[in-house]
Amino acid sequence: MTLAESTYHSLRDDILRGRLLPDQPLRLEFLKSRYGTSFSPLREALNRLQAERLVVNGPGRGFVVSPVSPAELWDAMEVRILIEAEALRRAIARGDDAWEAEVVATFHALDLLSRRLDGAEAAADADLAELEARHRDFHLALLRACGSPRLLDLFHQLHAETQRYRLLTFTPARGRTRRDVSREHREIMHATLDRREDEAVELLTAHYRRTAEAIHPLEA
Amino acid sequence: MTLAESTYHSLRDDILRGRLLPDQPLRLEFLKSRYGTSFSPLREALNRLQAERLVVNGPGRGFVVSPVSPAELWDAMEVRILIEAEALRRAIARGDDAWEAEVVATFHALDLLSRRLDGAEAAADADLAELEARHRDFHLALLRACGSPRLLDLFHQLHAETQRYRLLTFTPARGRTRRDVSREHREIMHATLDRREDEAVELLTAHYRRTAEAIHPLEA
DNA sequence: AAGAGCCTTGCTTTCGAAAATCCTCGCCGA
DNA sequence: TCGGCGAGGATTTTCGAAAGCAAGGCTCTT
Repeated sequence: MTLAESTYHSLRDDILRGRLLPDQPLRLEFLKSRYGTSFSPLREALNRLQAERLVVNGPGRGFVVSPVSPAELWDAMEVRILIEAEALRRAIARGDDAWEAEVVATFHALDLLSRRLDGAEAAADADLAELEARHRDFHLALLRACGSPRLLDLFHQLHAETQRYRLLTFTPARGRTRRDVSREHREIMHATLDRREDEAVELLTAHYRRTAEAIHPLEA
Repeated sequence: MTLAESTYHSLRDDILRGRLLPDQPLRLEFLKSRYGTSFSPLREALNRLQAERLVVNGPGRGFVVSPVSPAELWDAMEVRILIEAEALRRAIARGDDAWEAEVVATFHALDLLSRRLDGAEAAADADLAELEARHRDFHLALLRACGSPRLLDLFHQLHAETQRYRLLTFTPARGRTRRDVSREHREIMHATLDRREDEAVELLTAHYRRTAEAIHPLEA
């Protein structure tokens, strides 16, 4: 892997996980010492991140971690719903046996870890990261048979953006009725495998809207 | 404007207009002499273009102008329809007087030039470029009131990708029944301004599907 | 004659210094 | 006191050289 690539991944991870905060200026010297690389790979990484809307650069002002706002979150989430609803419909129409198998497999892997962590009181950072990965893999598996590389690309893109909000706000369901996310996933999976298209899309949409609402408190 | 930016625009324009052909390798030395810049700005430009899917780079093997294929075109076009249909619905729901005025204005500008060039036998290159610009501005105006920055971003993105196909194939309606594009635009505009949402979306969809069909011959 | 390994070659990727740019802050004049 | 105008400093942007890599050809061995 080239240096530029690995720097890109490190930087992206740091932004997504909130180790670099929104609006934080990304001075080249700072990044240089932080990641132990030179200007060129950094520049390349920052450019790629800019294309993903994770950093912005005002002209002449250098790069800055993208700001967050409720409006941005809702925009991203609604577009995400648009994209995933379409992709899910197509996957349901075209998915074969291998696709069904992958959906079941990724759901199971997610469910397993989810229950295990629910049992323990405090989860390690690495476990949470793994949970995030399995969550993403499940949602990706649902859509994978859609047949459109572009829709899958947009899934990755929007997933990253919304994940940043999720990891940033970190509101562990205080007060409000605790969601049974596992059950939501299971229902989506069943509707999908039974090819109940409209119902599956509705469940998926509700799933994401609820996620956005759970995050919303960040405007406080 | 920085050197990287202007190099980016030149390169993008050359790819969109077909002065750099699909699958053509983009050797750094070649680009260096062509645009009179050094490695760094080139690298930056190529990275941005890669994010827009206009160039690809196999690992280690340098950059290449993105290949074209009927499948790619259809994928891009169907996603484009998805995005623009949603944006148009939102614009129709939210658009104000200023929006309507812009729609009318951009349509008029497009129609004017379109008729003028239809009269003349052969159009200059600059005229065709201006026509493309006004065409884009009209479609953009339709959507502008949608309220979602992301949707508008995706419009720009997908517009560029599909435009490349349009300019690349260059099949001036030989044989097949000539389209009355101006009329299609007018009908879309009227349905939109009258807030006939479903009809407007249908017309827009048909407009794009017809465009894709007109381009399709590139698989020959 | 076929296969394996080494070298050459062309290109990319990385580097750190030099040039350009932009922002800040202090000074001057109104 | 306020606004405009540089000078200085910090930061980005650009450059060309050097290092790194991968592919293809060549030779040497079997």
